[in-house]
Amino acid sequence: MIKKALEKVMSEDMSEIWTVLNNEEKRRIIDAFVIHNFKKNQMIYAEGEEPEYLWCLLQGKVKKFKDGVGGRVQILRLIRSVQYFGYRAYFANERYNSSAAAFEPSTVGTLPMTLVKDMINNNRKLAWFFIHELSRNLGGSDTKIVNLTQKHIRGRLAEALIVLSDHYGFEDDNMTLKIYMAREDLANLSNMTTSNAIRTLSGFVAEKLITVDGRRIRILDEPQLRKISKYG
Amino acid sequence: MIKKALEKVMSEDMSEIWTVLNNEEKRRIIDAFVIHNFKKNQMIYAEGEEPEYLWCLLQGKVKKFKDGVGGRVQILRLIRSVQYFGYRAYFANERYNSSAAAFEPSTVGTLPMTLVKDMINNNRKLAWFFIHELSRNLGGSDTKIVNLTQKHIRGRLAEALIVLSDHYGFEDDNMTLKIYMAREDLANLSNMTTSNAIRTLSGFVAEKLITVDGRRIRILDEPQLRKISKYG
DNA sequence: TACCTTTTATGTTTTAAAACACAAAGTTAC
DNA sequence: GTAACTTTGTGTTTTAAAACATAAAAGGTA
Repeated sequence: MIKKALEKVMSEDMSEIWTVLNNEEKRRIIDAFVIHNFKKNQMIYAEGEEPEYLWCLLQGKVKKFKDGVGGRVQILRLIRSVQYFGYRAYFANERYNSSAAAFEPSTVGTLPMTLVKDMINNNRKLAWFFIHELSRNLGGSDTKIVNLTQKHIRGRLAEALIVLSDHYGFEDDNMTLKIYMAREDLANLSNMTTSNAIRTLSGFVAEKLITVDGRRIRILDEPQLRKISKYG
Repeated sequence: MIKKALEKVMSEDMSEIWTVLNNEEKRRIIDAFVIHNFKKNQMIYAEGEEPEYLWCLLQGKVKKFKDGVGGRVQILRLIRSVQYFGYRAYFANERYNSSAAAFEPSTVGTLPMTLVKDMINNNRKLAWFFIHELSRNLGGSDTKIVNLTQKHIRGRLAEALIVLSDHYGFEDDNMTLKIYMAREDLANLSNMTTSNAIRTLSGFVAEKLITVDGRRIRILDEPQLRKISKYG
């Protein structure tokens, strides 16, 4: 298992990052890299905790979220394999500002942030990797602020569906979203109550923009969804 | 003017960053550093433009904002002297995702991002400076998402007043906010209409939490404002 | 299987905030 | 100094979304 996961780490998109390491550095990573498995809905870390690890999602899907006022939850970011997460707080010298949980059974690898820090110091490319990731995430976060505060319910939900399709993609039929999430999560992603997510989703079905079968969502009219996302 | 500004740059909080440069590097900075002056409400850069410079606010106050749906504006971040801004888009390889404008007459210095990039490559500490800044900003942005979407109007405005006092501080009386902004800006900062900002502000005056004299806002009961910000 | 819990669905009521409308102060321009 | 415009202030109406209330499915489990 560990070997397979590491192969994956060393081969896929992160290759560009870790390949610049010399053999001794690679050995340090392999020794420190620990695999964890999380069940569906299991917490990975919680807001307020001390950040110690760089997390790398190898398999499954993960949500980053923040508990807000009166039990309401906002999903901030979605993680897919293979993506890194959980490093921001360490770099900012803060405790975790949000929580992470597995959407579905997931395999995650960890590296101590102290090690990551050392490697950044010895590896310009790794520094640039994080500067780039943080910059992209910050842009996304700023855009999200405007989308969530200014768009109406239909626009927010349409946007969420588009984001889900862009991020996790489709099944082989090229229509069915690869993520199967509860209406509540869909609501938490698009800043509305669960009943409004359900209601608005039904509306989209009636308008033949999507079909719904339990948690299986099929996108029928993406251009129109994009329009609704853009103009309300 | 230029000399004075540079002295400021080299002496204050950024000293930690630029002091590690050798003489040749320092010369490159001094040669490339260009001073600009902006009038009240003048645009510094606009969303969609190509980012080319690192901006350094030397004097004045600057807002970063995003134009949203139907003419609504969201203020994303406030810049004070001496702070850097406008580098995220370049690092993310994107165009500007938000605009920047001067709140009041402001002096800004620029450095070409290509130069900044070179310097990061030769200077580990500078890389860490940006990793740290981006990480802190990202945390702030995520927190803002929850604050702006979940808090009620009173909570959002109270929060904005606290943020303004924390960020720009008070006049010598230790009560009067150092920033004098239009009600419309206050509204754009806290995601509400101008009339609601005015109305809610009047409410705070009636409750003796603040006094208002034109754009001069005096904080009388900060603990209570913090409570309102926290619990609605 | 039957029982219990969670999730999905839909109708109704309530409410927070936007939209609208207008008036009074303040500013700026001429 | 007066006119034109902008900003501030307040009352009223409208509306989008939350809250509430059930009920039907679906899923788990004893």
